[in-house]
Amino acid sequence: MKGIRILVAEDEDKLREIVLKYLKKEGYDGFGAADGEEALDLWAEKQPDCIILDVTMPKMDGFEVLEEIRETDNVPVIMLTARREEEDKIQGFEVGADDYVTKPFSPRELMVRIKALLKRSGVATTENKLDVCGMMLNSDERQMTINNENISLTQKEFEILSYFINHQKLVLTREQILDRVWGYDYEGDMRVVDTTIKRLRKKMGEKGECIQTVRGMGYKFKE
Amino acid sequence: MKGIRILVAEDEDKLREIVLKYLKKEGYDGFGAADGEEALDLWAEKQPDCIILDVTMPKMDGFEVLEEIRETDNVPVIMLTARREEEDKIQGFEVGADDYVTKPFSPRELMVRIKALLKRSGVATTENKLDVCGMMLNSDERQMTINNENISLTQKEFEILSYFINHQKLVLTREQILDRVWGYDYEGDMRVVDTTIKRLRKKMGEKGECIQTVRGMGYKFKE
DNA sequence: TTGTTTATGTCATTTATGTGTCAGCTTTGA
DNA sequence: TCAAAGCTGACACATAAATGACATAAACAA
Repeated sequence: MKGIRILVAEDEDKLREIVLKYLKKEGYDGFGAADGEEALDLWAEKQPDCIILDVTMPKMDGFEVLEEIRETDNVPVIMLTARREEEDKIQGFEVGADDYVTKPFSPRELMVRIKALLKRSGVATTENKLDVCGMMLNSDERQMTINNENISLTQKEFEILSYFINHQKLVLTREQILDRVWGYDYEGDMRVVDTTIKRLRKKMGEKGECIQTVRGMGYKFKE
Repeated sequence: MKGIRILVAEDEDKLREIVLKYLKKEGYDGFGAADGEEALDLWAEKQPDCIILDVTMPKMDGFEVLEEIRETDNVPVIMLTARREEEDKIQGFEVGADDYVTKPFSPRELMVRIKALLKRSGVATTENKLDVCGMMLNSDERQMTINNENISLTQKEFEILSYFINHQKLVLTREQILDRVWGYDYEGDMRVVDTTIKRLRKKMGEKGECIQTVRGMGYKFKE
């Protein structure tokens, strides 16, 4: 699954890192630029899905950057301004900013704005419905539906199933599943995967057979 | 359901588009005019439920437009003025504006004002009665009715329940609920959500089961 | 004001449940 | 037939959520 890429152009290292940390935590693929020129370079290179743009930056300020971007790209942009400078706000909207956040802001507020903006701009956060072999996985509702029956899933079950469905027919090793669902820093027993899959299969009833064991390798999902 | 029609008369294209975009997102049926005359034409043609009117516009300024409208129509009007010009404000209210927003403004702020004005003017913002699973939520009275019994709700309880009912089946995280009901600048403990839901469930009696806990995620509402 | 009620937030405790571990059992394939 | 790999049920534990009790804050009345 390709992540949502977000460019953070902000010259204060501290602040930029905080924002990036939060983005990561929210599951976005964030990267930072320390000045206007770097921001433009990264924009061109990575084609982000959203840009957080500080107004005051070395080399090029936020408005200049935005102006140049807007010549060819309609990517959603949130501008950051240091004080409640009314004029900045006007200028920002004129140049084509989509939203405005005044410093100081709470990271959470920024995350909310980002989420709202992405939604508004039609950037899909993730596929939220998957329909496979008479089974539906709905991530908004965190449940699967088999034969019109809703079956609720726990976190791990949901994530494993979702991983399988997004990589159908591929053999996934326990290690891959562990990394993906439990995270790279998981220290425990690899057999959790077995156990979780056992429980998942049980919940899936006869559809549990879609999760096939590949002896010596791992598992694969197939109708 | 017939949408609420809102006319946006604003000569700056960019700003007008932003406002329209926000309106659409909020579920309104918005349309724009780029100058005073066009505004009058559209007003006559569409008979909007609310008008956003910029003061400075080509051909006819906002005051002239409003004056003409007010001869026959009492539609709620919000005026936009570029700077904090008190005189504008006075003149605007004299001519019959209902509210005033000074540029620059955040689209969000404008939306809040619109909602407030519509409410004040008796234009239904949304359905004010919701009927779900034998339960009725009445937003005018801030109460719910279960089995012909009226149960009054507190502010927070009401807002949470209303949020749930408007997003049935979706899993809502504590964070989402917090942002929506308490505002994203709320700094307190996230566990308020738990407590408020506890109280709400209690009031709902056996219908309290409609609010389901999704462990590790949040809550969802479902019959 | 002052007192009273109500709403809301905080916190420590209890309760529930998801998850991890493990030992024994079953299946698989050479 | 016999390892090796996978499955399973049982149990323990950590974590998340529910709850009750208390502390403020806001609303209201006298």
